[in-house]
Amino acid sequence: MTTSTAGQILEALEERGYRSTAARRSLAALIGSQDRHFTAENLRKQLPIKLGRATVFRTLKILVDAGLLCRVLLEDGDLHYQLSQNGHHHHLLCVHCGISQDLLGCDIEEVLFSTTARHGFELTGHWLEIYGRCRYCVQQELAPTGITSRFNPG
Amino acid sequence: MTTSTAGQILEALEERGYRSTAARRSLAALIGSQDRHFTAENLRKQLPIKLGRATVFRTLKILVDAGLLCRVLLEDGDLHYQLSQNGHHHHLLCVHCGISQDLLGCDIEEVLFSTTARHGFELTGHWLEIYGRCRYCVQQELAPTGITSRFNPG
DNA sequence: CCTTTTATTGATACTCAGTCTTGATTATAA
DNA sequence: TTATAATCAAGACTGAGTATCAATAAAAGG
Repeated sequence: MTTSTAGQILEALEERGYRSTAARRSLAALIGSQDRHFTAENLRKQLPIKLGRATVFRTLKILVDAGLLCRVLLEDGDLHYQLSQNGHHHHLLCVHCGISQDLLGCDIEEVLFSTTARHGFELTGHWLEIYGRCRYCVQQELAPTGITSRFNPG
Repeated sequence: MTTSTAGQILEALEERGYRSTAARRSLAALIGSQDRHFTAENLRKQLPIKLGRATVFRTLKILVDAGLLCRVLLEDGDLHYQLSQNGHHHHLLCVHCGISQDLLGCDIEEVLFSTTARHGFELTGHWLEIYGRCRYCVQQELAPTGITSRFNPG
């Protein structure tokens, strides 16, 4: 049993009958090492071996469908990718340093359910992104010196 | 005082010091007549006069900034435009017919506030889209004949 | 281990949304 | 009525993503 994120990704691919290839191993390792949301192009530049654009997009799509990655909506409408807890969750996105924290346990289903029912609406899903300042950036703002944070080092 | 949506759009542009041009009048009228979300290209095809792509995008951007239009996130990640109530609101998007209803009064702020606070997060905003089936599509599903709806006529 | 089957890949062309630039046009204010 | 900004169209460009297709590499069988 594998505990690393890269290993989990490869396992999930195998389970689904995808072949183990150099491209996928390399991407899995790279994705496993990301500590924030990223774009396809973004990943591709970091790759130790060169992969075609299409390969990167194809692999990302597989991983999104498998629930290993999710897409994050930035405040400006940009969509990025991010490692995903399997299952429903939301993101706390720091508008200052760009870090994103997962928010498990979605408390809003009930509120949504009753609100939408009032409109005759049959709820099937929702997409929620939350923007703000993370713990570290708030601390930095209060601190008298420097403008750096753990995630956005000066 | 203008009561039509198109009129409101033109007024808002004037208030902000934008000039009244044929392009803007034409777009305002067209946008005012949309009964669901749309894309820029979408609008452009419907225009009675031909406008450059950039002109359409520029105008949409102005209107989004002015709060007259908002962007809607479809379930698949596509972003469309839509007439907006001024002020904070969410959308109920019907996954069957594509219609979108505005949901005024956002009850989730409090839930979000306490939840994010627990993560040391200072909330500044959120983006919520709600997906489901609208009143009419639910009725159609129950009805024994046909698969049409008011918004998606067979 | 070699062959065959089938999935995967890279290259390239393409689409779609949106921006940038530039020279020509037009609304407004003087 | 003219000067001067703002606006416009055209077209080149970017970035994200898809489609096609011929070449290649995994895996499975003998």
